[in-house]
Amino acid sequence: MDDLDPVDELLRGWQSARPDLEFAPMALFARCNRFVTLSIRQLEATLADHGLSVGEFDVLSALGRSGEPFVLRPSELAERVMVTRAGITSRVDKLEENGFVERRRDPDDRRSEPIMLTKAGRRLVDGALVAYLDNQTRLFAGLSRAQQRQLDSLLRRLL
Amino acid sequence: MDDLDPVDELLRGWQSARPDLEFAPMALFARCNRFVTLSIRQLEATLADHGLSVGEFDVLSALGRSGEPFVLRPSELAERVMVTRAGITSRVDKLEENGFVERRRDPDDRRSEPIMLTKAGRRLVDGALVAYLDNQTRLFAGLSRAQQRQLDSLLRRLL
DNA sequence: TCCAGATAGTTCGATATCTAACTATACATG
DNA sequence: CATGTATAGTTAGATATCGAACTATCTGGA
Repeated sequence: MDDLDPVDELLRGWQSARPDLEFAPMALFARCNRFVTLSIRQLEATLADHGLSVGEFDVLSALGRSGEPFVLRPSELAERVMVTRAGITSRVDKLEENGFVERRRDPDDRRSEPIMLTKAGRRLVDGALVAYLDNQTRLFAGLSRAQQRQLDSLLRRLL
Repeated sequence: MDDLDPVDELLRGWQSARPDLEFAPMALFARCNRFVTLSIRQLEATLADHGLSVGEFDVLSALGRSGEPFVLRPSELAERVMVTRAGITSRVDKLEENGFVERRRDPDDRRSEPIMLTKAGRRLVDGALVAYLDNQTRLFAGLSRAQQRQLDSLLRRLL
């Protein structure tokens, strides 16, 4: 019963330091944050087995789920991956060097440089994808299907 | 009904690209991640009004809730803030330059350099704290008290 | 007492990302 | 149709953080 996790300690600390304020929402967010941060660390380890960082996987994954012909513009990638365009430039630089994507040309707009997933890139995401999904499934293994749906609906409301 | 948010699009994309796999947990995590990422961006803006980054606030906040005498060792800070000790060194360097914390000496262990919150530091966290809490409260404003507790209990189970 | 290994913290080099400035191209309006 | 403005992407410089190596100090046996 006195099984206080780090977030409970945070809460307890503040409550006794500032009993005049309400810290429940802060603790709730801390828990979200903690869950995501720890999960990402696991994910990093999982993807490292496939020679990928989370950032690289995110890009390849966005391309992979875009369907034939597996092409997206940098600005589309930036939006989907929640990173600035400059960030996409550097991720794509590296992925291109390694042969996982190619910069193409858009005949209709010469400013644009659509990014295409190569065969090698496709193989790589496909391989990493299964490990990634396994990992995500494990993350939520402590929750029943119903609870997972509940969590999803709460988050959907928040966003 | 066809009100698909970015995570729904992610889900739909993968489901049609790989109908043989189960993507629900991946989408659920994506929602968590998205919520936290967007929230942190808001928080950055809120804290910037007080001249603080989230990282700096995290350190000051850990000290602030530790109660009298507002002292923690770098390794304790590192654990609570979920950053490496090297990261703490550099945050503390900056906070010390600005006069918000002081490095003390531990008479019982000369390896240790306890970090103490100064008066100015205390004033700063106290000021930023209210804005921070308001922000956190707003984040969850879309949920009833009961739903917030529900979310908390689900997350607690995950951690 | 002395030394081998553990521990506290910092330094260093590498990496990822951001913002702002820049280049090239497209478009819309007078 | 000329030109001013918007847009696509890259580059450059700054910052934050990490891991690994390093320094100083402590501690538990032989």
